[in-house]
Amino acid sequence: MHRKNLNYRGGMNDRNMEKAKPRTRDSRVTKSLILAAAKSEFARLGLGGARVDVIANKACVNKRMIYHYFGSKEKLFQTVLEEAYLDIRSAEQELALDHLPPRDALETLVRFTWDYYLENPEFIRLVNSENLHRARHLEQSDRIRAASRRFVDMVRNLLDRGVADGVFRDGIDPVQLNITIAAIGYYYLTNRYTGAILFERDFMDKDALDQRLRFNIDTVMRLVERRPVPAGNPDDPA
Amino acid sequence: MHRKNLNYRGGMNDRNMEKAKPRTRDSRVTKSLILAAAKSEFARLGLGGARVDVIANKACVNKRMIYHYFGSKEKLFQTVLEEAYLDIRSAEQELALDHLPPRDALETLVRFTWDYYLENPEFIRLVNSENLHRARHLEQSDRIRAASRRFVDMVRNLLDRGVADGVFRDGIDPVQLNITIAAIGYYYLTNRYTGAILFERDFMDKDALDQRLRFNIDTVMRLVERRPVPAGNPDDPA
Amino acid sequence: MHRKNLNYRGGMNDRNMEKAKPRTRDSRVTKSLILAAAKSEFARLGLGGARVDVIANKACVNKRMIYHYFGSKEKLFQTVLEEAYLDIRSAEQELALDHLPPRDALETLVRFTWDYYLENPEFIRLVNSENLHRARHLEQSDRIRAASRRFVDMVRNLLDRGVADGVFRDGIDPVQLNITIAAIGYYYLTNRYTGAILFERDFMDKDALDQRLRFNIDTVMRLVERRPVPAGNPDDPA
Amino acid sequence: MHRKNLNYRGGMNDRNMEKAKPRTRDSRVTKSLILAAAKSEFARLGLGGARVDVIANKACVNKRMIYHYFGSKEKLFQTVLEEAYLDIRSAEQELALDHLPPRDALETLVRFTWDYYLENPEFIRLVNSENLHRARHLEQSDRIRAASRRFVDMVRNLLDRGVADGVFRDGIDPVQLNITIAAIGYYYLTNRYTGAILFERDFMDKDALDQRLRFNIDTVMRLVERRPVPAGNPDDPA
DNA sequence: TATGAATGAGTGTTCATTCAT
DNA sequence: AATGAATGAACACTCATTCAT
Repeated sequence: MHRKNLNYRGGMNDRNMEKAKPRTRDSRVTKSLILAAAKSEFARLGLGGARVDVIANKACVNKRMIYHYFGSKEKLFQTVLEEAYLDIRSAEQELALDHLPPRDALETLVRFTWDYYLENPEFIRLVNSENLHRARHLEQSDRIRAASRRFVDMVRNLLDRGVADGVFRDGIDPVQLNITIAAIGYYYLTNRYTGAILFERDFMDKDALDQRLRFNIDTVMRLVERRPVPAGNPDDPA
Repeated sequence: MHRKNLNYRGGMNDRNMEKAKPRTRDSRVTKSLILAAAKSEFARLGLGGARVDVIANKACVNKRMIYHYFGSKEKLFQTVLEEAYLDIRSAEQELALDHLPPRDALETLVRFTWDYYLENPEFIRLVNSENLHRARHLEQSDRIRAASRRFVDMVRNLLDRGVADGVFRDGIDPVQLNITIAAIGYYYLTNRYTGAILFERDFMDKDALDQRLRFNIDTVMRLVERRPVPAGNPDDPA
Repeated sequence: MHRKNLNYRGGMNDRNMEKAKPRTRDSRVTKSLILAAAKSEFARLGLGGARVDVIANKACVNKRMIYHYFGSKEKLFQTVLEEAYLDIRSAEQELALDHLPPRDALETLVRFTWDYYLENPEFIRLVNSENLHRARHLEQSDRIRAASRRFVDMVRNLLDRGVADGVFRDGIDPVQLNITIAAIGYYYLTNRYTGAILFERDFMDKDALDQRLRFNIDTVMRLVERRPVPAGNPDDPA
Repeated sequence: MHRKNLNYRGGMNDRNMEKAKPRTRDSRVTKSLILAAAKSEFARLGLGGARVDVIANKACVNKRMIYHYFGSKEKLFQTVLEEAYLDIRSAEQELALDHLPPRDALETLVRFTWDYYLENPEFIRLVNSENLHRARHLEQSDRIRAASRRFVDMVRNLLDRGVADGVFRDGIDPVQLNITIAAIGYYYLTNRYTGAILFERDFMDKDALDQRLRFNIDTVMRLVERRPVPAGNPDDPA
């Protein structure tokens, strides 16, 4: 009745102003309108915080449609999450890391991960929410599992090639590496709010972002590269 | 005034036995009971998801007491969060890193961070929640800022000593290092739910935990240590 | 003061048969049912004393509908109040005082005001409540201001005509007159409870009411009429 | 997460700083402190709106004392109200109207009533509240009844003397006159908030107040004075 | 006499979801 | 396919009042 955001409407509804009757009648459009609005709201406020009414309003559809197409708020969240994961996995595949030299491929992956998080802030917020809910929704999706398997294989292959080329050291677990690559970008971004207070700096400043990316690339390259063991190296049992 | 007797509850009624009323009448105890229950609930379900009634019940206090002592759910959350941060900062100080050789000190810090996260799972969940809320609550606390400054100084000092000893390379930003140390542990643990699905392994398995800690120590040590620059190193401008 | 009426169900209805759900599904009907119930409850108990639950029950609608249509208890009160004022202002216009001789018109107005207060006891109670709240709700309504202006004009015109006819004395402020006409009726009725105790008589007795109306008409006619100034008249400076 | 508490007092309960410990230990002082605070709060917010905590705080006494001395919020209200009525009745007696000529005495009474309302704004607000509650509290007080009887007698005597002196007309009911004298002042003041909006003027402006007092004196004097009946007088049956 | 701690029953308000068309 | 109306079960928060000392 009140408080609705006045300038929402945005997006692709250049049809009839005043919300009018000739609704889309195109179920595909309706569904994707809902998904876009839901992604934005779930990212902003989490599963519990997002409001079905607000999502319907932002999507310019009747609230009932959400239930028609998705069954429940929770199933809608699940769908949003699945799409978000499929998107990043698909983008990773497009990197075609197999066609790059190992070191370049690895740096490309670190850069891509960082850039993707930066450009798709909803993604990390959705993942955060999902982990607060102990991945209860992701569990259902087999498509995600398959896509992830392909992704791990890609990194494993990259590492193997690097070892064969003599530039990477042996024995690195591709899953641990993946986790670390994600962690050093993801944590910086999700925890930038508390970080700003704790470390008294602006995490989103252009220079700060550049500096962090360089630091992360450095961290990962040093982690994998094969090199003369210096005296007192922790790898050295002596 | 009358009608009371219909559902009389006074004195020593035989029900609600199980709620184990301590009826403390000691405000210090009451406050800390509330804080403990709140910490657990906020960690479990986040600020929005936690229920004031449940907190009161778990603390065995009347709900009204929460408002008496903390003013609102949100201020209660803020207090819980502040205490949680002060706890970890205080534990870090007790490590007395200044009395250890730099490399030992750094490894100790990585281990401690990991162990603390593992043993205080509420901490990372609280921090996660707070970041979902853009650190709106932490912002108020000056005690946190002061404690954090001391912490950063400690790490800076550690790095400086390492450089002086010739074991660490120069120019490492203690804040970036701190973030990375936190990230590689924190992310592994908070995202273990989605991780379990994506990577199809049990993140909390004893061996998995040990392996991750070793991996993290390795990552950090390689990141800071001074060593001969191998050919093709990205640091090398040539 | 609180918790008193547990099973209160509104007015003097004999419990209106288990809530008799009309399930109107007609928003206009629903809204006016809510307004009617709210008017009655706000009049009975004031803004603070009225209970949203009771209003919903009396209106046979779900409590949620009140928030759907009116936003908040306070906005509902505001709407009720606005409607009440518009009602009396509209009834006054229907008196068509301009078509009556001035003295008749004035007496008609006094009678009407009295009768309206008597027949619409909610009105004066609502106005009383609103004044307890310093007219914070009425302030918003421009429709009320416009209607009031028309009303004052009507009385001013009436006085002017009386002066022109030589029956009313000159210089009477129509606003002061209005206030007095309202006051002598309104005060008698709103303060009849304390009055009954102070003056030990039944203010609502048929004869008492008639007597008061006559007294009020007399007061107003004497106040306005032009007449030979008797010796020692206060108007007389001597 | 909504509805911020209005009387929140900041931090944890480190209040009662300035509230000092050397409590009075003088029951008379304590009681009158409570009464003064209660009068102010009940006048401001009504019986339902006033808060026992706030009253205790304003009185600088422990909340428990209110119950100790007055039994309940409602009985406290009753006491406040009774005192307020006794105060005005006692002030009226001090006017010694019996020693003034009838016309002067009447004008004095009108002036006094007006001034008293103006200088004791709590009085009219308390009376208003009590009438919202149908005088349920005043009912108990016999002292009020006695004082009122004396007051009515005073006015009756005044009228009788005026009739005897030939300056007042016969047959005026002292109670009706009292009600009117009160009404034209009281209504103006209690309804000044809605009045300000309806009539678009500042009711509390110095000039407006003076003008109203003159208007009221005029109204009352014209109402009572004996004078030649003009043609067409409504009293005239012809 | 005086007090801080504690409480039960409510208050306004919200929300995901279903009904009737 | 689409919609406006309607709902029940919470939820955060409040308040007059009593307990224990």
